[in-house]
Amino acid sequence: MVITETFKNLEESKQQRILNAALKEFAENGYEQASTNQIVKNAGIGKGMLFYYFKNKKDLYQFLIEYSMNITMNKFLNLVDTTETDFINRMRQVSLLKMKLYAENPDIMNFMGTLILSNELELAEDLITRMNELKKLGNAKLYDNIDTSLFRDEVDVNKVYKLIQWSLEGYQNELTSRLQGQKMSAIDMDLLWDEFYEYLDIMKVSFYK
Amino acid sequence: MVITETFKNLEESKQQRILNAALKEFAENGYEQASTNQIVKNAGIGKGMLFYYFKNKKDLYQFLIEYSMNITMNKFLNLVDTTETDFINRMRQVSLLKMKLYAENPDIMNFMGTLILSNELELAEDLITRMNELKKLGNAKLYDNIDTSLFRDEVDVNKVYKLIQWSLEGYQNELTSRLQGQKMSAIDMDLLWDEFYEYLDIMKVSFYK
Amino acid sequence: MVITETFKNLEESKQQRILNAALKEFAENGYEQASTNQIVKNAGIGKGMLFYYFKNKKDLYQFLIEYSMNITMNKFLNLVDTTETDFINRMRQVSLLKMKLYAENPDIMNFMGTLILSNELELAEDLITRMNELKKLGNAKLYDNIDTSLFRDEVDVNKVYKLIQWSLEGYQNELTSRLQGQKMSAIDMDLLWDEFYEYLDIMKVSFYK
Amino acid sequence: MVITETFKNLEESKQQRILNAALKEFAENGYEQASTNQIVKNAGIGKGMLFYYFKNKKDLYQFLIEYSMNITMNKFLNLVDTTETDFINRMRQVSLLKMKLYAENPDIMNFMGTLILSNELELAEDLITRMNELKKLGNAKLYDNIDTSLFRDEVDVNKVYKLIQWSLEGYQNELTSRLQGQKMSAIDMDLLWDEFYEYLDIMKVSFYK
DNA sequence: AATGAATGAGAGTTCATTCAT
DNA sequence: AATGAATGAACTCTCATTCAT
Repeated sequence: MVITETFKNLEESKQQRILNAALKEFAENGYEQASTNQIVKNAGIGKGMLFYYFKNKKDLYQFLIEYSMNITMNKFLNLVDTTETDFINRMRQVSLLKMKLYAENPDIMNFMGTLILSNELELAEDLITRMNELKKLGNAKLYDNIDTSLFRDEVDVNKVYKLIQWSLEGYQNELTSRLQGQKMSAIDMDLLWDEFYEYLDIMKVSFYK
Repeated sequence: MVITETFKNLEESKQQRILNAALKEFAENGYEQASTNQIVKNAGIGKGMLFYYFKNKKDLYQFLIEYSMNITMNKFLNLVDTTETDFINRMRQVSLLKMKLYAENPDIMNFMGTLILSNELELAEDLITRMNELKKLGNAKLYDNIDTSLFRDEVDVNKVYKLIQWSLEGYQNELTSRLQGQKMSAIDMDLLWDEFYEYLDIMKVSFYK
Repeated sequence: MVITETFKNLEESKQQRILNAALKEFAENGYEQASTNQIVKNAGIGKGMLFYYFKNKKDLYQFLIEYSMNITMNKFLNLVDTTETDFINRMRQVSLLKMKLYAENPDIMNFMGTLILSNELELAEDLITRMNELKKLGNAKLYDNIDTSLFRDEVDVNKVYKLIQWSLEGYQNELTSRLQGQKMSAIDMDLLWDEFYEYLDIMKVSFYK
Repeated sequence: MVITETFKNLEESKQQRILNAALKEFAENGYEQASTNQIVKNAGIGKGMLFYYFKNKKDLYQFLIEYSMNITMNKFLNLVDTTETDFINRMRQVSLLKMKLYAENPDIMNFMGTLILSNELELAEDLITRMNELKKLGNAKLYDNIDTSLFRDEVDVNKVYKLIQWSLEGYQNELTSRLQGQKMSAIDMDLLWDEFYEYLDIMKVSFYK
């Protein structure tokens, strides 16, 4: 377990200050470039305490991963309404939740976004396991209780799921890099939604009967 | 021009040692965290020589980008046979070339793979231009002279292209992380090819008339 | 403000060790060639601490200037008795103070001596201002409240001041280079004082009525 | 002897190229900051040759000192007309020669000007001796065959010489720092000459009968 | 005689981590 | 529990000097 007893015993608000400072620093600069000095400064704690709570930078990082995964789970995945069996509606729902989460916890989302790249760091075995579990849960939330009868009969539904998943991830990445640096106000959200729905439509036409 | 005369005059094998050491270091650690110390050590050259050849770390990085782009172009893109108008055959071809390039120049491929992320570094204007050209050429090689009459009439072909592109990238990424750490010998290539072709088949069924 | 809080909070003796090591290094080698490595070694502190206290080499240098100026002011200029209106007596006084200061703080004096030359470095605006103020004060201490009626009527007193100032500086420089390397004990101070007074006498004869 | 046989055997023009490049570099940057790379580049010779001719940087520097002293002697001191016994005329003469020499060989003059400061470098014993000889010769040229009967009877003429020498040096230094950075065209030479003569006049009034 | 590639010590600076208080 | 001064290895980069050619 990465979580230290000492850190857990801190008052909630102090924990938050530290976590937010760390998430921000890691998200903005990546693991190696992130400065523990900046973190303690922004968190308003003494230099020594960070290493009293977390032992070292890597441990802190691992804790943040675990923490972010939990938040993601609780504030995102668990809120997905899996009674919605129609794929397109499920997707609209998921996208809305994602945007809401980002608006409320941009640090966490940004941090999660940078995670994929960090193969620099060998993560603890159990963290990888938990991450995979989370991914699995995510997939479940995305694809469980979907009315598969809508899909073409002759194809492997699991593979279609993959194709759709990859497509949506690709679209998301493209959006991110396309919008990077632009001011939020300058973005025509309606246009983006139209575009998104059009992609969904094409997939519907293609993968549905 | 980033290329230095002094470096070009080195014997081929020495150039290769240096480039490979640098590509590996950058690919594994990213620009900032890559250590020029490690590079010279792995390349087996004196500490000063790297900066005699390249002036500074950034210049070396830019050179590697240019170099990798040229290799990619010559050993990959230019070899794509665009007279093949059937999409599925084109994809089989491209995948074969990619795998061959990776087997021969894994450092270059890994390096190119990390490039997209490196918004840390403001690259020289002309490098960005060339990179975009390369991307355009890449797209051309992938999608030019494709017989679009095979696709369903009611959908936007460009969007279908995107979906297919994203799907293939997604599959590739998953393969990479799935195979990471495994010995080449332990991998059942036939199984992978079967899987790959199955995905292609599904896309054919879905996106073609 | 160049002064760092962290440095000021050190115990006096440690501050002194660092300052003296730095003053000596800069005085002996000039700004560029002075080695921060040597300074920390001679000061007996860890390599990182110098930059924890001073941020960078230039800041350290600027601090030393400010510090030396203050010492010079407090231990030298402010002690000059300007009620003495007779020029020759004023000069004897000043010379005595100078020698005392040099005996007590040779590093500071040597450092101050090298300052004039260091146009290599663009000093902070306010430091230049303060230096000029110091020069002005110095001149004031040397020449204010002098009974000018002693000088010849037909000459520009300000120019005579200059001539005397230059003469004394020249004598001082010659002394320094003449005595350089000699042990203090081997120097016949009485002879030097005689010589000095003789110069003063000549100037008196020449420039006074 | 610092002069190397190999260097002396070079054709005159090549020697000149090397010497000028070195003088300029040392004058502009001081001994330590001077770059041997710049010197060979500006001289248009290979990197190795500089050290073939001069063994090391210090030797080159010492040679330049010797060389500059010789030039100074031949193009300056030896041209002083010592039949002029009137001090003020001698000074005007010397000043004119100095300015002419500077106009023709600014590198040498600048180099000589920086020499005083370089106590960083322990010069070879014989060089110091020769430098002192040169100084002595300089003094001779300045003060020999002067009609001492013009000076006041009661003072030590040698000391008056010193006072005058220091005064003139002081004036020169002040001029240099006063004019530093100004364009030549922006300087009112007549004003400077007037000022100079006025100082000479004061000295005449003061030190002459 | 001549080149310039090669070396490696040393430069200033940063930073995760430790430890005395 | 808490601080931040202290450490020192590692960083990128420079440069006088050497040496194979």
